[in-house]
Amino acid sequence: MHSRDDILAAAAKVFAQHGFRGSTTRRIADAAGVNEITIFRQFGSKEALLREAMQHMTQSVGLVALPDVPADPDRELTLWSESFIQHLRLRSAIIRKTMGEIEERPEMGECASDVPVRASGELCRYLAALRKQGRTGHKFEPKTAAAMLMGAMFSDAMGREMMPDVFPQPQAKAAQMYSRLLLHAIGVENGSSRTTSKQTKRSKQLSA
Amino acid sequence: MHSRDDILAAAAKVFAQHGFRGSTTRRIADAAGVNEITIFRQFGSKEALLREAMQHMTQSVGLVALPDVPADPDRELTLWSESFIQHLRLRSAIIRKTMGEIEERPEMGECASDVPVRASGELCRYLAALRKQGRTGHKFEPKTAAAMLMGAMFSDAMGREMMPDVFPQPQAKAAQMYSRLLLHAIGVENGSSRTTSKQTKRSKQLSA
DNA sequence: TGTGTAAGTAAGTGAATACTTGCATTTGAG
DNA sequence: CTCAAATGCAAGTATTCACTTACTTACACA
Repeated sequence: MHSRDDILAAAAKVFAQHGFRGSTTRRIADAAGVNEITIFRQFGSKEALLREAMQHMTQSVGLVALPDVPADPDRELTLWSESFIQHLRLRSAIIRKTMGEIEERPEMGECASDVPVRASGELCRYLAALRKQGRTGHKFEPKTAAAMLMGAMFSDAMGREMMPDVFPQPQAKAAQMYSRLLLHAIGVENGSSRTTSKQTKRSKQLSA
Repeated sequence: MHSRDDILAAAAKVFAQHGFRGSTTRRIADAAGVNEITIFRQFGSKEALLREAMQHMTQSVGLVALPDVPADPDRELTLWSESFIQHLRLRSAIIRKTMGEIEERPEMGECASDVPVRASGELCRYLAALRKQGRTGHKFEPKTAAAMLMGAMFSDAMGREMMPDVFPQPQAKAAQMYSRLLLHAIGVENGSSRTTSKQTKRSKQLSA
């Protein structure tokens, strides 16, 4: 019937719309189709409920992996970036709320920072591997380059709706454009290591 | 004594710490050293006060200008980026709050988006001018490149405190590192064009 | 001195909100 | 079917908050 997970999902949804203070127990109960009291009996308090909802949500996140040994950087990085920016876009509301309340509720922020930290580590490793292969024309720091690409995608996901004119068009190509710009920045040539025929295979369209 | 501007400044400070919902009229009044009722007599309502505080704050923002004709891109872009990232860092708390409440209070977001929109326009123009000078080695879209640099700085300013390991060290060099990476991305060589004397011409400080 | 304006004090109103209590109802397992 | 656990319902408590009313004080200026 109305399981624990239904309430957690409803809490996450309400939180994404209204933030912590705006997530009244009444609203969450309504969204879950449950009596307000059930929330208190199951979770004890609003704070405990939202904390658990946050953890529940971040634990279910899986990221696309970057290959351990780069073969076709343009294709691989673009795919990875597309999946990452899509992840951010789907969660932009909840990320904004969490960031806005980080001073007052830091534990939620720590929980949410787990995904980008892991993604950054993965991207750094990939870029370092590219450099080790001798495929990069410039000296560069992987961490700086990774921060730049991820930062661009983060800002795009957070700000495009508010300031559409500032970001590249179309939205669906943005991750690719950022990725290619980054590859240029670190001096990686466009072609793949060997096979140019394979790279034309369409990257799957990730909807907005 | 306790002028209108004192109340506006206090309101902005409290808003930066607690957001809209957390900015109680009592807290603002205490921060301004003023009786709560004075706020209502002067501004009518909490909402009107905070709206006016927001406008008052964004109107006083001046940005460092980029030269109309690029001379020493590395130096000019670094200086501009440093001033921009500093601007973001000084306001990171208030920006986070505004973004977190944008769905519920869009008018404040519009007011706050004015600065980055202008900055983006300025940066686009500068990058386009570089390209027109024939100094860029790659094809690139100014808007994409501008979004990338600004996005990197935005994320750095918003996220470094929460995830220090993700961003390049030291913090004080970050703007320069991002700027140089971007110049590489668009294929601009490091050296200045010729004249190292002329380049100091137009770094006019508009105001803080 | 008289008057008007801005600020303060004190008290209170009505609405939300987190959370509780007591009791009735449903539901599922043995 | 039986019983116990889970859930629902009605009502209530204590607090917070935006905002109001009624009155007083301080000061500027004519």
